[in-house]
Amino acid sequence: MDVYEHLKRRLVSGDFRYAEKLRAEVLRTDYGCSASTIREALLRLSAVGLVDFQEQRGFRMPQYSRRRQHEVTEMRILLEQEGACRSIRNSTVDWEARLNAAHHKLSHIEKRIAAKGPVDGLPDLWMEAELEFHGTLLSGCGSAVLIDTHLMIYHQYRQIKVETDRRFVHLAENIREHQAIVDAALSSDEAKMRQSIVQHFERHLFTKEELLEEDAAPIPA
Amino acid sequence: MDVYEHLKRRLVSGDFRYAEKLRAEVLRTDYGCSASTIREALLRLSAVGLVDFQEQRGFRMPQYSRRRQHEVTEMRILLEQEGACRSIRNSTVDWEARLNAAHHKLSHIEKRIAAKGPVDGLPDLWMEAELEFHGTLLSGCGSAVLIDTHLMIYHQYRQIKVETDRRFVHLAENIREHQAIVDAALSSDEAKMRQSIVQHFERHLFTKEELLEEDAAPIPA
DNA sequence: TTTTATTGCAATCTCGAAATTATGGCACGA
DNA sequence: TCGTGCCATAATTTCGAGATTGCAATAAAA
Repeated sequence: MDVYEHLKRRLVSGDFRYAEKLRAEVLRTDYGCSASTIREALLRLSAVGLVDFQEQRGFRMPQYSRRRQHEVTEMRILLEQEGACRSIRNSTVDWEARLNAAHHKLSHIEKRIAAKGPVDGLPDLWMEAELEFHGTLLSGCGSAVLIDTHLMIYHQYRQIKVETDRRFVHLAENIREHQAIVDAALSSDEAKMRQSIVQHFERHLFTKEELLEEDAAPIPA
Repeated sequence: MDVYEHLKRRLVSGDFRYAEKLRAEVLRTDYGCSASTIREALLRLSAVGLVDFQEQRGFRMPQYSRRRQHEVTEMRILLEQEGACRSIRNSTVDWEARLNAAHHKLSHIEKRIAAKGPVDGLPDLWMEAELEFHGTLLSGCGSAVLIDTHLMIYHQYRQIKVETDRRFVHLAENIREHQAIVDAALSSDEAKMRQSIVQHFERHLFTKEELLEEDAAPIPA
């Protein structure tokens, strides 16, 4: 079993609470291996921002903060706008087809959740389909560096937003917004694409006042 | 001694040749520690893109490629444009002062190199001052995530361009371009800032033909 | 009561050896 | 000559113990 990949999955799936301590000696019981192997995976995860690491003080799930959510969301907007617009510029029929397919799968799952609620393995399927959709959006941009950087930020975003996303509070809006992104892609309209991406994310940004409020007194969720 | 920081420094300073194998058992002799400690540092460095890591095949200095240089340069343009323009929007007198100071230090070193050549510890001083200048440019942007992401890409860029940068082939242009960036900052001109940043980097981009040429037959330097 | 020291325990980090896996040379057969 | 399989060697990865450091509870002092 690949400890690194599995721990990464758990870190972005809400298996750990914010700021929870991650002890290698404890986690080793979940996997049949030594603490050093866990430590190795945690070190790598800390380098990509999914784990907080302090020398001589061990590993932690990152603390939640409005500011961080705001900044990571801004970064997603920047990277996805850039990647999607480049994909449009290189537009191939293959890319349009794959984006359509990814969107079809995603909206199918979202509609089932809208009907039945987040039962069965639907949340996990949704997470996978959502990543595939946004990944496909950038897949035609022609830059592996942009794709890798986006993937890193995407996982950080997912980690911050697990709790709310898993409750699917904005499901209806999400469906509309994903549709708008696909429309922009199929009509090769860069301005509309930029706008659709902002609209998809702006609800997760905070106002200056909300951020300052947090600086005065830390906010739990 | 901090193995991680020191190895990072060596990786972006041309101490290793492109694609050179990095054996923990060998490197341990440079530092007075065990191979595991080296391995730990290399794993973390691989997570931020400064070391190539393949399971069961060890660590390597990354291979040089035109495409990668092109993509990392594009990413620096994107991130520095965004960061610098945000700094302008938040513009404080403190930021302008610090940018001026960083530029003064940098241009002083560049002029000494122009006169005497890359002697003494001048290249190391230049590397430090160049990072400080570009770091200061983004320091007023208000986003730690943007700053961290830029820093990661900056080091990747440095690693790719060490060999040519250490020969200071474009010194005169660099001095002019840095000045243009400072001018744009002091006049709070976002359009001019975006333009100055592109001009600072475009020489390190490749044409489509040059990139396709490489795909056909790998290019050494 | 508040602050500062001390001490024992638990967590973290380092290490070298053992186990696992890749690599290159050589023999063999096509 | 070229390809294939096997073996010896070298490299990588895992492991648990020992050394180091942080943490919290208690005691001492102000």
